[in-house]
Amino acid sequence: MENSKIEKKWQDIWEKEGVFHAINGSEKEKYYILVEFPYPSGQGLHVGHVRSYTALDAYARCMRMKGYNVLFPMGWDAFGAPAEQYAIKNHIHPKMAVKDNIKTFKNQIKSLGISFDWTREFSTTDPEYYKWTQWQFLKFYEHGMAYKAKKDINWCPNCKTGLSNEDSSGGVCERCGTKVVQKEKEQWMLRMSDYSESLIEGLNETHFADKIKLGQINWIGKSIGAEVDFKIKDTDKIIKVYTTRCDTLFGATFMVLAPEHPILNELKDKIENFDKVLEYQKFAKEKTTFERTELQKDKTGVKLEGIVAKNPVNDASVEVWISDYVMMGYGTGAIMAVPAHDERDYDFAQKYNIPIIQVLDGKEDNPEKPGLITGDGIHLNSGFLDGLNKEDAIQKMLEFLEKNHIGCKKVNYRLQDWVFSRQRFWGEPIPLVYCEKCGWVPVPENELPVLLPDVAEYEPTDDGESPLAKISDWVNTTCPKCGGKARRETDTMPNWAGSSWYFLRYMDPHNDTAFASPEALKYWGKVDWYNGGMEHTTRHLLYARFWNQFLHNIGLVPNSEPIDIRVSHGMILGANNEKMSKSKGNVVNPDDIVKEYGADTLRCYEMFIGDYEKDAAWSTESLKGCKRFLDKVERLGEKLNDKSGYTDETIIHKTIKKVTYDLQNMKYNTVVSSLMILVGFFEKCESITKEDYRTLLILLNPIAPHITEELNEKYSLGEMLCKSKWPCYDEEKTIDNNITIGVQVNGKLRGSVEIVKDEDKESVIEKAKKCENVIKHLEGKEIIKTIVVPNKIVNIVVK
RNA sequence: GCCCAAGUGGCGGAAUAGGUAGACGCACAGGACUUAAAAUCCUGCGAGAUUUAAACCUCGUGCCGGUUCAAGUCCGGCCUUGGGCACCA
Repeated sequence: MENSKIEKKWQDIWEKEGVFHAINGSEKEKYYILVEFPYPSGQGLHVGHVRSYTALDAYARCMRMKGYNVLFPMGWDAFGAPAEQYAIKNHIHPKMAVKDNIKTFKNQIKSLGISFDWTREFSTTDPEYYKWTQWQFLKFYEHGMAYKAKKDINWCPNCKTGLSNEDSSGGVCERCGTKVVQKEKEQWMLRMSDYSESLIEGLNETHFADKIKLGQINWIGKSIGAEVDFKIKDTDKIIKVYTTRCDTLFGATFMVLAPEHPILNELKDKIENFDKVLEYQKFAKEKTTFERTELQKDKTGVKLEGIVAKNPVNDASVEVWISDYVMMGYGTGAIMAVPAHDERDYDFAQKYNIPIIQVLDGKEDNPEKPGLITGDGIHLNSGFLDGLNKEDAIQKMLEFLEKNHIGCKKVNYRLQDWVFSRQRFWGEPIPLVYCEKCGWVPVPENELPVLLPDVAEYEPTDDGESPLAKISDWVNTTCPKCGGKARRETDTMPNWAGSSWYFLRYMDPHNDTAFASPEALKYWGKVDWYNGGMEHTTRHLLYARFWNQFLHNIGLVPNSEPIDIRVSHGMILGANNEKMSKSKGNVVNPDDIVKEYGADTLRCYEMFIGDYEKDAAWSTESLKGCKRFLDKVERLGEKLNDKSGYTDETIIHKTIKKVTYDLQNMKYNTVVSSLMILVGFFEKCESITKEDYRTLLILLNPIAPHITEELNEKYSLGEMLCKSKWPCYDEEKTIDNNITIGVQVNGKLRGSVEIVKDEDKESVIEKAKKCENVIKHLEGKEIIKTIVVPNKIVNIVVK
């Protein structure tokens, strides 16, 4: 059969008949299947996209046949630096580059026969869409959830833009690999840290895979500890520290402040070596976050001369130091240092000869560091804590601190507020204007969207401002409040913005009076099944949940959690087991495969390639095996007889059960293998019935939709498969009447017997004992026990 | 360092609730068809001992131990490889 011809034929029929359109408010039960929308890069579709799209397509097709109103949409996440850089390099407007890339992607996806509802397609770069991204940002602003702050940000000197911590992992820019430096900049921030607890709690309402939940929990980084006040002698000032080990307070011999701690300025006159402090501050600032955390494990610091703090439990004098191993952004930016029971404090004390007081007796962690005990133990030198273990000592200390008003229990989170500004052209403009008189003023709703100007200059400026800042016509505007002169915000949003709520827009994509109607939001509810890459299970998923929880809290969406089940797919690697890349020359282009072997073969192979959640290496040889399989399916059509019913009920029911179960559980590889077994069975039959054949075609249809529709039509087997009902199985009929079971003697397999389904125990045992080889092993032995697992196995225990 | 996941033939991988390990596919080998090749079909294919052959036997799911009539699966302790976090107090 000519693949390309029949594939095109059925793709056209599906489109013309609109069979994959989801219907808002349908009587049918809804089911929302979502696969992460792609970034339409210039390189076109990757075989990795094919894997996840086909997998979810197979599930969507199956669910439709089961009678659900399935929403399975697709769109484009097209803002962000790669599109901008592509545009700069190729001297075209990002808008045009995106348009071309989307066209290519869409054609490629269509050639695979994925059953997306294309009537709901949009791009995050469409003004009709980003209007609502801006509108939602204004909701954050109105509710005090967006604020502007001077922040030391990660700065990429090459891209000339601020980067989030996530975008600059490892101390280098994620996109260009340039070393990231620190730069102070006014940035719009979203108060995501306010949602730390709620983002942990909310996971209970989801059915994410455990590893995904865990990833989120670790990222949020909840820690339970205490805040303790240390007084500074001869002043009225206190330094608050955060600790998870308040039980070791008696061992605190010094404290450490982050170099940028604000109290330093307040104590300026008291600090005798303030010049050294300034010098150290400068030194610390020049280091990137990467150097500060990863490269510089050597402790450095400056002792504050003239400053002495008091240990609140025993009034002992405590030295005060500054060091960059304490971070301003976490806890209070200050710690109490207990060198005997914390490795970092230990290293620091060793280097600067600070006294070490042991306050608990336990197992030393490291022979090279005598006296360092960071685990549990019995407290000593600790006044009222002596003799207690860690847990009890923490409790007792907390009571003491709270009673004496010198501290309290405190929970901290590693999750920080979201830096929401980018100094870039190709992003959603932040819809605020600055007026000298009125300050920051939101752009009125009826003036949204704030459109990106059509200009030729979209390259970044050298001073780090957004390219938009150069466009004075665009920047200069009037204040919506007082009508006076005002300037637009020239920062744009990060590309995580548009993807934080796109799943809501699919529910009602053409609405121009709301981001989605309340009816549509209510009808579709949560995304039932969301698939994406493992690389997005922390950032994107967390942003999306945060965004949705906020919209829920202000009454705009019905559910606080947007997604019920989240799953992730493994990567498709090159044949050499390495990530596909042009430089390694191991890239497989899906277009070439579709052209040579057909879309169905590619789909079938990618489903068969292995465990869906694990990485798998490409093999063209294995792909050919799937082609052979589909050819066999086709040839079976020549064996049809005129009988009715099934040739063998058991194998059909068994296969229906297996395929149905496995499709729901992402075990696509065994869906294919069980169909291969069925085909192998049919091949051995003289002839098969039309019902046999049609059932095979329906079961295979989710994975190989074109060829199955074609064969169904060619042999006039019935209605179009995608409009047909998914077959049911009868549990009773999934087990054969005659079963061969193994017979063990002392747990070792010694033979097998034929039994009838559910044959009674005695009769099975009798048969087992008559087995020739079993007799040999029973000879001269005493039977102690006989175990019969119905329809499975017999084990005879002898002595 | 901490957290998570995974180790099964030559290869990708099966084994839903502890019950005949290696399904299904690839590769390979032999055979059939063919003038020949391709395609297709048939047979074999974890390791080893013994045997003319078969039957049969021993070992075998990273390593060591345990629980059990029975362990790839459960428990304890390691090793290795991926992935995530990381001076987070």
